Formats: sequence, C-alpha cells, structure tokens
Amino acid sequence: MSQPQKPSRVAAVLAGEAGGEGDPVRVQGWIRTRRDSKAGLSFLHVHDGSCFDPVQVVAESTLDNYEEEILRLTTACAVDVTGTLAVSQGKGQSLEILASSVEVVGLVEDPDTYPVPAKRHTFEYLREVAHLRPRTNTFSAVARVRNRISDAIHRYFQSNGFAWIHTPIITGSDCEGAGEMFRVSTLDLTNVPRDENNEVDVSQDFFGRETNLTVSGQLNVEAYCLALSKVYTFGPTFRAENSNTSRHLAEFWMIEPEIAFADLADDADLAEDFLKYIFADLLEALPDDMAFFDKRIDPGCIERLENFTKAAFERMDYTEAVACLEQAVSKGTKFEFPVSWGIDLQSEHERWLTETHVGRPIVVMNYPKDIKAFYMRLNDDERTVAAMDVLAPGIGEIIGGAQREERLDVLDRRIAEMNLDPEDYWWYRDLRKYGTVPHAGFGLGLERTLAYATGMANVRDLIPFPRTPKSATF
RNA sequence: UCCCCUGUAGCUCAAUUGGUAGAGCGAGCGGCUGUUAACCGCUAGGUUGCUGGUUCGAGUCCAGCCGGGGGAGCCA
Repeated sequence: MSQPQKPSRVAAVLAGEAGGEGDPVRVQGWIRTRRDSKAGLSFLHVHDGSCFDPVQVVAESTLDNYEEEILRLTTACAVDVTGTLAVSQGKGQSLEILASSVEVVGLVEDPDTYPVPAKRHTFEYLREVAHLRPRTNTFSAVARVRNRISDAIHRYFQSNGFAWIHTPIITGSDCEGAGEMFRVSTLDLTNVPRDENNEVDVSQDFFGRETNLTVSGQLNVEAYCLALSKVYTFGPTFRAENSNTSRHLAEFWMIEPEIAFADLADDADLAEDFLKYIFADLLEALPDDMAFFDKRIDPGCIERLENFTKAAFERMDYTEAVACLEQAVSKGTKFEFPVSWGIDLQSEHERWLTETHVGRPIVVMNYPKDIKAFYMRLNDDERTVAAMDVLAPGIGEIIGGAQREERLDVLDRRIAEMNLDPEDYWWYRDLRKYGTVPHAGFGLGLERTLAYATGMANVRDLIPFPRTPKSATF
C-alpha cells in the first residue's frame, strides 16, 4: 500500500504550510461531522488533534466508494484522505481539500452505541468516557494547552540554567508531612507477615521498610539544589486525602523550583517571571484554543491572562495584609471567617486582597511561623517565617513557597517545637552541616495552573485520567 | 471526613395534591441544501441507580446502600 503523498498534519494544511491551491495533499484523522449535499458531494470535517479546527474535505459522488463507504461515515470514523488543496467556495474556512481518495481506515460499526456523538455533553458524563473525551473540542484543546504549558515550563527553566531533577516517586521518607500517603508494598494483603509484636513485619517487604508514593519532591530536590544551584522538579505527586472538591486530585502534577544563594525576595521574583512567561507563551502559541475557552468556557479568560502577564505583582507582608483586612472589616466589609493576626488566610480573604484591594496579582510574604511548615526560615522577629503565597485575581492562591531554614541550630529548634523526630530528617539536616547556603523555592500545581489559564472549573477535566476517591476506572 | 443537591431513553431534562412515562438532542431511514450548532418528516429506543418499606396503587413518600456534583476542612 504505497502512498505517493506524505501525510500532513491538519494544522499545517490550515496554516498553508502543506502547500497552496492546486497542490496535492494528504491528511489522516477522524471524522467530526459529515454533511451531504444533493449537488452530489459530501463535506467531511476531519480532525487529527494538531489544532483546534478540523479541515473540510469535499468528497464528490464520483469517488468509487462514495455510496458504500463515504455515505456511511459518522463521527469518529478514521480516514486517510488524499486530494488537492482548493480555495473553499463556502464560508467558514479558506482552504479545503478536494478529495481524490477517501480511504476508510476504521469504521464505527454501530453509530448508535458511540458514546460521544456530535452533540453537547456535560463534563461529568465525559469523565465516564475518559478514553473518548479527548476527541471532543474541549478536551483536545485542554490536552494541547496542557502540553504547551508543560513545554513552556521546561523551556523557561532550561533557558535560565535550571536542571530538571527526577526526584523519587517511591519514597522511604515518612516525614514529608503534607497529608496522607499511598502505601507502596508487595506484601500479600491476604497473608501479611507479622513480627513478634504482631505488627506488620515491613522488613519482609520489597524495600525492607515502609515506603509510600511521594507527596512532594521538595526535600529531595533541596539536596540537588545545594549542588547544582538552580533545579526544579516536574512530575506526578500523590495524596491519599479524602478530598472531594473541584480543586483536588489524588494524583496530580507539580512543579517545584529551588534556587541556592537566594532569599525570599529572589523567590518571589522567580515566581513572577516564571508565571508571566508561561502564560504569555500560551496566549501567543495557541490562540485558537484560547479563543475557544474565551468564547465557550470562560468569557474573559484571555483578558485575565493578558492582564496577569502585564501587571507588576504587588508585594505585601502578611502583617500588612491582615491590617488591610481588619481595616476593611471596620469599614463594613463582611467576611465569613474573622480576621486577626495569626490566622491562616481563608480563600475569601485572599480573593479580597488580590481582586478588591490591589486588583492585580499579589505576593503575600512572611507568615506567622505557627501556621507554616518546619523547614521555612525563621525571621529575625522570631514570630514569622519567610513564606510566600502568590495570589491571583479569579483564583486566589496559585503558588506557595518559602525560603528554607539553612541554619542547623534553628532548624533543630523548629523540629523540636513541632514535636518531630530529628532522626527522621538525618540527611536533610546533613545538608545544613556541610556547606549550607540560603536557598528558596516554591510549588505550583499543574492542573490548578491549567484551570486558571483555561477557565475550566474542575481539575478532573485538566488531567487525562483523573484519580479521585472511589474513582480510578481508566 | 462533614454539610447540601442529585440519580427517569445513548445524552440533557419534563412528569400537577402519589393514579403504572414525555420532549429536545443524538442514532436509523427519507426529503432538501457548496454544506458547516444545518433544516423538514418518519422510526426505533425506558424493570425510572440498588434493596426493602408505606399504600388499592410509588418516578413521586420513608429507610439503608451505591454512584455523581457543589461547598467546607486539607492542600497544589
């Protein structure tokens, strides 16, 4: 089956990169819709996922398989089309393909049973057919945006001298302290070995100790930060929390840069520069997909992103933020949760600060030590730590980060204060013994970032096969 | 884990104070059209999530279970 014409991507065809009027062209893809005209021809919209729009193929009734095959084409049929490029006589597209051959590669035998016909579907329903939803406009657009953002993240770090560190998925550390973990074991669950105290004998397990899926690569990546200076993680993360919200997944992807010889201000600068880069890149690279989200999913999302990339981020201390909130309350602003120094800011507080108070992204810094993790650097006031949250209009917290405690004596004090066992942190403490330096980093959830960029409301629709409590079908 | 909402045709939803189910879309067939959210007509398609209870009678009321969604907490 030698085909003389090399196939082109639909994106290239529509961009005029596969040739001009009269040039031969070949595309491979799936039917989105078929419309027949009694003028003796059918219009096939063919997509291959390379761009938002399908290409229109004109199939005339003179094709030898017109009656038997082309008139039976339905949504999702796979085709291999050869023909010539033509200027469209109709509206809605400039170039189309006048087919000389439409080979049916894969037919839909019974269209009545195809779960995703060309009609409106709810996102909830499409989650039940997650293996077919990437064929829809929305989910193919999400997939392209996810890919582009991921690529931009790597491009940003790589072009700025960062090394991508593959921190472990399976961790022997039971002290990462960020929520419930998924146990990793090869023990026979129906016959678990016990020791003399009738405890599970983990020495017989695969690793000879208890192991779990990672909830964060941060502690590990700090080791590489203190050797390669500028590093980042980008990979899957697992949390066994029983969280049932539109913002939580049991398996999600996270980005965690870490920079050495850096303080909190450097960290905030990095976060601002980084976010602006990936969003500006998205707007520039995928205008058709973003236009779709702006029109059908979340009107205004393009303007929101444009403003985000242009506005200078406000910097504000936690103490000042609380003072602003208290002043607002005294002037009549109502919050569900009361405000006072020492509280963790609620979502409603964060939104007020970024949306109402300053009207642009804001970095809140230096939080009370009692509401933050042990590894965050203690400030000279002994009351606050060098933590930061980046808050954005329309979403609230988008990044959380901190300067790390690099002084061993202070770190040990903090470990003791929080009733943690220093032995669990022996190698983390080693990093402070041998050539310690100030360093800082932050964490960014990929799916939440995509939610912000696209206006899609649920992170379950921003990862190909979502894992949530009681749900891991695919 | 807690609170609220919800489960009727392949999908989205109707069904008056309880009286044994309808529409739109999709699908099939036909008509019409260089069509593009096409349009017009016809046809097929349902043990109303599961189990039990109240009742002459349950999609409708009650209990339990299972699933879905939203919010809270936790966080990314």
